[in-house]
Amino acid sequence: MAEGSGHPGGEGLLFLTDEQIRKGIEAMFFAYRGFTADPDRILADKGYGRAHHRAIHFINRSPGTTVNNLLSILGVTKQSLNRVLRSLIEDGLVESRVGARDKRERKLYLTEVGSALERELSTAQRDRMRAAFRQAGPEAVSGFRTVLEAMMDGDMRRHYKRLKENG
Amino acid sequence: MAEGSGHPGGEGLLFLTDEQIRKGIEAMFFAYRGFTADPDRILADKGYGRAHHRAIHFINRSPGTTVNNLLSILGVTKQSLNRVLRSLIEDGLVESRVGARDKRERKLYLTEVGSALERELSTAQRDRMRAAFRQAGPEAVSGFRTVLEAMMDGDMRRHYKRLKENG
DNA sequence: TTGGAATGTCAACAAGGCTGACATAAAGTT
DNA sequence: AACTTTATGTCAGCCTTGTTGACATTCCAA
Repeated sequence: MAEGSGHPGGEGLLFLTDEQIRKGIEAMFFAYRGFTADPDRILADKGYGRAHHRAIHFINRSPGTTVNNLLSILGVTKQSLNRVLRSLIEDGLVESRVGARDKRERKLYLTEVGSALERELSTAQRDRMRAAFRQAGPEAVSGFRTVLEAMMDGDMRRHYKRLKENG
Repeated sequence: MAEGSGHPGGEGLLFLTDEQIRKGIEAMFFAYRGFTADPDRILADKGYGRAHHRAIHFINRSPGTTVNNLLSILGVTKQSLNRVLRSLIEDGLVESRVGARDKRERKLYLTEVGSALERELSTAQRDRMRAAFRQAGPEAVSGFRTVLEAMMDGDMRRHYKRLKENG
């Protein structure tokens, strides 16, 4: 008996049909748009993009982090990140200090101005997330995080868990 | 007593602390990368990008859909979508037929070749989603979808629900 | 001390968003 | 019939953000 995709065992596996999976895929697509919509609007006003938000978020999260570390979290090339960092540094939102131990490293910190933008962005994003969480309830939130974690690539899951613990 | 953000009532609202919300935000970020990783690899090999995937997905989902309808689902400009559609039509993955009732409309369909790519892409993406669902279990999946739906913008939620029902 | 590895910067290119202007055909309205 | 609106396509040009290649600096180990 070939158990073709879309034809679950018959017990309680209805959530694994192709149709259910497809709904999950589309939910992910539409929800991600909502997830980024508010910060995107704020950033556009100031001439920044989503990449700047990501950099600001993770620098705020781990002050003094190196470019290399940020690179592996963001999963982009160093050249791409560098462009973003350069503009943030020029505009006085991020400070780059030469590493004390290893002078090749640049330690990254948000300035007061950078912190202010970070708060503005994360407030907008958190408000939406909080509303969604409140509406969905604690059990749904737990399931939400469980599924997302299972969906991550190994590398990303490591970063996620490290941040989660150090939080 | 000001009840600052991050200081919930004290009962069962622990899931609404800033820290919990932040975890949700980071989970969303890392998971979306995993979500797109497999199709991205396949597309890159063939000289296409994520935009082509989105078009292919929704044309497959609603064969005969019009350009205008696709525009409102994808939330991009017609110039941007047109660039993508033009290459898909030139390459013989999508067919554009003049509307029968309203001859201004172009009805979009996947060709056999387009369908084959669609299956290749959705198989990869579904496999990952299915693995995540299986690992997380049915209750988590239900919570996952509940939270995502609450996170969507109104317009997107309408599209999502319409597709969900017509599925 | 010297050569390789690690770290970061600069330059140039491509994908895929965007706006604005304009063309065409069909449909709807007066 | 004349006019307006709608649906679509196209050209030109801009921006962000990804890419690769070349290069400078610094560290470390042979």
